[in-house]
Amino acid sequence: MRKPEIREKILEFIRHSFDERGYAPTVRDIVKGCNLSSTSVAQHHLNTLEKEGRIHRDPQVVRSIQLMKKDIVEVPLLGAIAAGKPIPVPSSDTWTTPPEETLKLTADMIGNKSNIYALKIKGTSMLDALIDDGDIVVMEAVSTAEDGQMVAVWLKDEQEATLKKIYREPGRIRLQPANKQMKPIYVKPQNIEVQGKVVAVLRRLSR
Amino acid sequence: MRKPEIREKILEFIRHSFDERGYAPTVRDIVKGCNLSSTSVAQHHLNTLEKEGRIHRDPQVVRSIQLMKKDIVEVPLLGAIAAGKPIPVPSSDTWTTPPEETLKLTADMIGNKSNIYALKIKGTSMLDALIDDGDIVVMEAVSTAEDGQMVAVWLKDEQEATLKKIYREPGRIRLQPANKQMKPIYVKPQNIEVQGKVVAVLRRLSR
DNA sequence: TGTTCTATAGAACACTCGTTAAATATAAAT
DNA sequence: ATTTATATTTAACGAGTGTTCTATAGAACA
Repeated sequence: MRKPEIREKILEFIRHSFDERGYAPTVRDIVKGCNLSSTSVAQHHLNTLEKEGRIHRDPQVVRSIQLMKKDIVEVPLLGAIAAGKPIPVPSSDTWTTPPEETLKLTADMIGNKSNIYALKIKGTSMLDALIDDGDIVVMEAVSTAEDGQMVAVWLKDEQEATLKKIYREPGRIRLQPANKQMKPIYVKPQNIEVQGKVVAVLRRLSR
Repeated sequence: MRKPEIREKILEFIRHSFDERGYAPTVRDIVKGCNLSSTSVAQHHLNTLEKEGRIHRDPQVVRSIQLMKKDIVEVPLLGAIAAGKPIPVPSSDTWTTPPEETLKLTADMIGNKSNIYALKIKGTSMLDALIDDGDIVVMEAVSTAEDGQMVAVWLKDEQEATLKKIYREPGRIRLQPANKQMKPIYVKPQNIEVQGKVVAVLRRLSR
């Protein structure tokens, strides 16, 4: 008899415990809070939850339950971006090598996306996207995008990277600047390469 | 004999414990980690730290130490901003009334400032500040600002709010748009009213 | 000088904790 | 029907926990 509902209830109770009290519940707290009949029941479900990777516990340690979902995510902060050069895309070892610069973001800013990284913009080549020198652009590393989304594209002929809203039109692609006062440019489909979606833009002032 | 150093060491150890293990240490963990000679010593310093408001503990509860410094701050998210109207400044009850919309930010984004609030921009009247429709501006509610800082000012004569860098010049004040391609405007000192400093700008896309 | 406040020291108490074991119950699979 | 995997029940052990008590020591202060 699979019983996922009771484990969801336990997870919910653990979350509630962190919210209300600031720390994890004990096994016996869970017994009371979820109307279980015995510590063994709780123990059993906690072991299952740990096997499923939903929680982590340190053996023998009181109140050591940790939920695996995070409120703060650290994303790699890649180097400068310059006019006439492709936007840096993280390589496979960029995701693993830790001693790089990172940026802390609240999880609700990026939803539950993965492959997120950030770029620090140098120079004013992105002014038409309302992005200033020093701004930080949060990107999702994807190679496809839906119409209307703000994407980073590499223009092969022009050897230039740019941030625009993308619209597919018959025989051509329209790239629309975020600043609506500026006119769109049109390119041939084979001339562009989508390097990522823009998830957010961040400007820090008054430091 | 005041001994603040040892308490700083204890606080540092607690922080370290949260970072490394994800939960608070026990009294005896602290004894070992800070080379104390007895649980009573740790107990005494923990009681003092709690009196000072630096930590909080629930009596009799294992691993219930909580640091009072927060990693995530919730700031009130005030309503729209429109051309020709002053930028909303939170009133005293805005700070206390909780059931409003809030925005979660990482603490390192705003430093250790207080009186922080956020504005959701409606319309494109702030384009010269590289701020688009839908952007969120994080503000610090102050009435004075240093030269070069990005501030929200209310132009009395024009009955208009705007975001500019402020520079005091002899007999006049220069308001410089963030977009350097645009020209500054000059106003009389008695014509402007500083409503706050811009701490950060935030643009969320691809939702 | 004596008093007061803070810090340190060692020991002990009462209690809660995570864990385990053995037996049983229930559901799914073959 | 038999086997297998999952779920529940009851009970208990031993280790670790926050707390308290008493005693000592030094510094600040009047």
